[in-house]
Amino acid sequence: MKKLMEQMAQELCAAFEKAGYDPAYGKVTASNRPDLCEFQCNGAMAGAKAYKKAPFMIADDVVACLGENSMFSMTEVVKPGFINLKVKEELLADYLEEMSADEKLSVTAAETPKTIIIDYGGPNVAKPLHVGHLRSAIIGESIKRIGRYVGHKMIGDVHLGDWGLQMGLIITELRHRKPELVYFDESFTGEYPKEAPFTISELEEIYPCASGKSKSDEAYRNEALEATHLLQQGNRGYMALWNHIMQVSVTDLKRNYDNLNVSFDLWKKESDAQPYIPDMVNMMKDQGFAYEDQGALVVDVKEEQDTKEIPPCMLLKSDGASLYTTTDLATIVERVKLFDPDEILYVVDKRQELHFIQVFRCARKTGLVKDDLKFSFLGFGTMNGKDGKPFKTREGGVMRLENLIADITEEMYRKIVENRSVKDKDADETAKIVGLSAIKYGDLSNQATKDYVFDVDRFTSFEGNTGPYILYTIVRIKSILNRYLEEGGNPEEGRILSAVNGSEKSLMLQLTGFGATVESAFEEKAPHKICAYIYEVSNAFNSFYHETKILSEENKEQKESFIKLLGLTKKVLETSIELLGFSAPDRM
RNA sequence: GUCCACGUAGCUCAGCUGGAUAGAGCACACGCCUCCUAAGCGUGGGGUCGGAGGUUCAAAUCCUCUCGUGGACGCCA
Repeated sequence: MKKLMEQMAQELCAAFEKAGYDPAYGKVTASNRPDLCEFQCNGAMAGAKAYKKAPFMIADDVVACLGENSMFSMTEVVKPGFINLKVKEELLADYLEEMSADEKLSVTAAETPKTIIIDYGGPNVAKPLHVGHLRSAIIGESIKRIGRYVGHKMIGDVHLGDWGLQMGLIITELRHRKPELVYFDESFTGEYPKEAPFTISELEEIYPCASGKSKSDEAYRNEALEATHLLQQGNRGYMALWNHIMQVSVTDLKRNYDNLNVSFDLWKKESDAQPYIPDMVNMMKDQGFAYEDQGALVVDVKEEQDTKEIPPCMLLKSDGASLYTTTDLATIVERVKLFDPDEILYVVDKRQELHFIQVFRCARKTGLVKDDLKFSFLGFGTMNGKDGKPFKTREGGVMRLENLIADITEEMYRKIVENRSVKDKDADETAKIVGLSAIKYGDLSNQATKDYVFDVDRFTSFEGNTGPYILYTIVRIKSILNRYLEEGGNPEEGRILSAVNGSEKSLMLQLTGFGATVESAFEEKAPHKICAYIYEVSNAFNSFYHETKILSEENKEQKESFIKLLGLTKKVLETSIELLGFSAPDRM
């Protein structure tokens, strides 16, 4: 369906043209002066220079050409050259009626659906998820959902880190602790045990231990580097160990991501790219892209217009082992082969930007991808504590994601129990749902690219621009709708009528913005726009709620109209939080 | 050192493809439950948009310089 703002723009464009001006000036936006108008067009001012005419004269011409039968109940030219507009009441009501019936709530599906691979999550196996993994998961999941909603084929890939030095470190540490394991016996040719020689908690303890040792002990580090290389070469025993690590670790990761309401279509990993590496490297050598420099194999990626030195892209270390860059490039080869994507989007820490510039340039230069494949990099900022420094536990260590979620859920549970008479068995489940909304909304309501302060007290405080506030609004609506059902009403009956008061009018106007908000949130990869939008919708709804008696309304048609408007508001809010990656309870 | 990002109310953040009086929340002060969830609503105080120039009819928004903060800069990922 055509959005209200587009319909209005269409009329304005026609009027501009009729008056002898470029129709491109007919763009209509929501008003920034709600006291004066509902919508506005600033095209007359933009065109003043081109036509060497005072803006208000152009505006006057345009308004004159709008004619009597326009969509507007008011058209007014103000001061320098604003065209202020108000929509006809019935038109607004009819539009919302149409929107209620529209499955996509006025969002226009992309004309040419694209296949977009979105690389997010990015945990390393054998390491517990910590707060550093939170943003990638939350933001990536949201963008994936938004993309799907606007009609694209979004393929989410967790892209596990399973092929770097951390694996060598774990293997080395295991070797030191249990040298008797068959995996370290070079002469062993039989079947390796099915059972892993460690549990997830042991695994989680081994890595930091090994990592610590490698920093102070050079011999140990060299051993780990060697183990990494051997693994990459396919050493039998090490591969068997790697299999165990993967199994134990992935099970645990899935459980954690489930708790976050985050899911992936693909559980690919760096090692999956391994088979593509030799051919890729050979191709780059044969075609003269790759050359040896200081013992390493590199590809130059600097360009003339660079304002800074872009170091070459390193394919192989001097010891022959592959790197992050290598697997990322080979992963691109694999993705092109398996999915032929139009776009690959990386949702990773912004500090990795240079790395991705190198990878993207290298992939293009060496012809790994077709020219029209788009590489996108969404680099997110750091999650800081209240002190403005990277988020830590009270003891100063890295906060595990599980613990963070548990802390928030616990705090939420406490508040729910003290606030309201929700039955105990519900309170537990509700605390989880509301807690997740607090975490996700707290993150997503900030611009992804900026650092942000994760303030537990603020996020769990339920007041203001928070997830719980949005959920509370939805719960209120659900509660009214339930009562309406109980008294025998049918929420599908009736039509949305013109607004009866100012707050209903502003709610109606707010609702018309849903489609444009979602579309621009996708275009700009900016979930925070959806947060800002639903916060405004919630405010508008709560004002309306206070001013208007809904269930005690005596006029049947008017009551049905209110109920339908509530239904639409609920749909808009629920769809929005679904796009953000969380949901609302029935009560709270 | 070079390059990049950011700097908006006491605090946390929107607004930035230039447009009317720079918006929210928290905190602070006050008012509103015989009525659909008061986890709510309403009212109020609080800003030289880091600073200085420039472009423009119009700059928080674009350009230059400057100060401050954070980050990246070949064998980690």
